[in-house]
Amino acid sequence: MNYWLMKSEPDEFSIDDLMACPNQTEAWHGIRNYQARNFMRDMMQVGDQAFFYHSSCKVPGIVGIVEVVTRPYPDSSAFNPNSKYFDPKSDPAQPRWVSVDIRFVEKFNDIIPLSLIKTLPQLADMYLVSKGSRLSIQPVTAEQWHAVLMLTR
DNA sequence: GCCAACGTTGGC
DNA sequence: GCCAACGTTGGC
Repeated sequence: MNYWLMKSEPDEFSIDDLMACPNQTEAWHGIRNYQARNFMRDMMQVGDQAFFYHSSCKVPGIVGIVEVVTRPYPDSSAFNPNSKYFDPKSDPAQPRWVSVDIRFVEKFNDIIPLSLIKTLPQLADMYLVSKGSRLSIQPVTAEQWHAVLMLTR
């Protein structure tokens, strides 16, 4: 059982969009970074939990919790020329990119802003606040997970 | 919109 | 394998 942080631009796919999905579950498409893919492909397990993070928006921050509900499987959007995630170099016989399905667990009453996280000593080691951090899927330690949850309770 | 920090590509 | 050029991410 691992903890993660997964970024999404709310203009593209917000936690409210996830809540509105059938079974409040959706495929996590479009990971096109090898390090993020490797985390997903090699480390993610059914039952893992992740913070849902809104990026590239007015108030970036953690907005809730989701759960991984499938094993990794080939990301079909890589084979779809009409998808913005199309990758002509991904061979269907040997898929380069993977997806998992995630299910909504909880939406926090208030967003936990990145600006707040940056001020907290107990979260100073989060990958999210490390210099040059760009990964859209990041591991979170149990200590960090619980420290964040403390802010919501 | 700016730009720092990364990641990827491709010539050599 | 090096590295310059280019592309992307994402906070501000």
